Amino acid sequence: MKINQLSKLTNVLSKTIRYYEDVGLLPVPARNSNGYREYSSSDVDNLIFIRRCRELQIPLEKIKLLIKVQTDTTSSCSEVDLLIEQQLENVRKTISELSLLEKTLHTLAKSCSNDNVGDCAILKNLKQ
Amino acid sequence: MKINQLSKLTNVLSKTIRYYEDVGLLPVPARNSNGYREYSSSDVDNLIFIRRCRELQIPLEKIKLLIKVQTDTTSSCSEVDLLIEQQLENVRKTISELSLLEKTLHTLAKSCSNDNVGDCAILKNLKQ
DNA sequence: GATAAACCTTACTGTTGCAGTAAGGTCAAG
DNA sequence: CTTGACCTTACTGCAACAGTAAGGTTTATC
Repeated sequence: MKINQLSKLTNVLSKTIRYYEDVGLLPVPARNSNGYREYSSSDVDNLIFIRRCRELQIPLEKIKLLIKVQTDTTSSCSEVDLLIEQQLENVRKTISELSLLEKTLHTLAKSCSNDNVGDCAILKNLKQ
Repeated sequence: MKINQLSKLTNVLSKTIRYYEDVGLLPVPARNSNGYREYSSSDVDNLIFIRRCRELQIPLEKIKLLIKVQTDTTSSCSEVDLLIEQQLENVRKTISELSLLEKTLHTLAKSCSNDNVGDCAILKNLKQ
């Protein structure tokens, strides 16, 4: 199939597919006589896997690792485990940082009831 | 004062101070005879204001707006209000998205108890 | 007076994961 | 025969800096 059909099947833009090829995330596809990329059903599987990982905000370099692990039969499941665990930690850390931020912003937003910038409590608070 | 002292007083790297100047966030400073930037106490105030805003993850372009509003006496406090409110909304939205992500990752992390990659439930789940 | 260290300068590249745009080749339908 | 939908490569832009190169200045030390 051609790139546009792969794109529709996987819900990944053609542009992004080419980018994934560039950075070595997708195998270099065959080309047919006119130079167009020719994909197979295994590419569909690969791309869906990558998309699922991206939905979990796993960075491309780590996805590369996950793909590599699958072809290497000697590698253990604990590598995958660890990677997901780290990603979970990242997300949790970000959430807790953003929660603090939310509190600060909420307090800030409530602080102002004026009309003129000169007395704006928000601006005053931002100056510490 | 020179850039390094400003940096220490505000806890903003010299490099970042020059960058802020480049993008028009900080006024172009005077230069002394050897070409070094010469800063005053008002620059300290400006930079602290900017740093506070950045801690709240307010993007540089919006900080520019906040600075502009303060010099313009005709502008009203509601502009500041709105901007902070929007930022609060952004943060809340991000938090809720990440919370969903966290759930998915947590479920995923618990799903695997194997030892070999071939049977790894995490990888299977990632393939949908 | 030489030299080293701690500073200052500009300018260019790299980061992440794409999106936008230009400039062109190919192919099927009307 | 032309129009439109597709395909190609290659380059630039985004946000907010960090890293590095290559050099000038100042201050302290030997």
